[in-house]
Amino acid sequence: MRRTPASPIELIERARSLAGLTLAELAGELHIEVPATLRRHKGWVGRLLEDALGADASTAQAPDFAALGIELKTLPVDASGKPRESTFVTCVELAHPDDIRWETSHVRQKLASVLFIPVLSEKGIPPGDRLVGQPLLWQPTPAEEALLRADWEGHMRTIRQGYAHAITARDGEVLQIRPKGARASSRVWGVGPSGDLELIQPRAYYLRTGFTARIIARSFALST
DNA sequence: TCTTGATCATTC
DNA sequence: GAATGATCAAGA
Repeated sequence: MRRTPASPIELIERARSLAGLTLAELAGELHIEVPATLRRHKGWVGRLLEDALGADASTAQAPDFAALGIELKTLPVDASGKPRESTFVTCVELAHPDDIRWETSHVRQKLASVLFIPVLSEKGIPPGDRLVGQPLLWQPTPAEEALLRADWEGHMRTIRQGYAHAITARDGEVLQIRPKGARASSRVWGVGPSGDLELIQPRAYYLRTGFTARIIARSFALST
């Protein structure tokens, strides 16, 4: 674990210094073992970069860099720079949706300031051979926040009405909701149609690839 | 090929 | 069991 950066500038400079390294090179410096496949190590890339950048450890419900208010997200991209996967944001709070407003929502807090680190990872490239890309510190533009908020408000309306179980990954233009649990049979308490709590499948918010693709593309346009 | 729904590891 | 870090894999 590296010392935690004292300022956003220091964090970004450190992240820039990692660009061009393979994950194996980075892991070697940190004396971390490289898995042959990510199938049983799905969060490995994210934790590797957290470690390399000195994210102050897992205080629940706080950004990765708590003092800076910055969240770290690795983003697998293909050779053309397009994200290969959606981006996990946070779990959906299903139990007491009436108390939640956008301004104080976990989604808005998580996405207020995000350091995206693209990782070039075409299908078939082993984890150790994947390349760290140039970091991008992102804060939503008013237009982007409006898109996120519109989707979030729509999801929340459905959840408050007791139909969280009926939300699918097709709902939401940029912010989708998908199942998120240890198993498909996992259950948490959530509001049902009658207004009472019932056991439903846990879910989480994800950013669609199209949304993160535009963020990445915008930074590319600025840097050329 | 792309997305959706499912799954894996770790920590608390 | 819940939250955080994500990617897998089957079906559309």
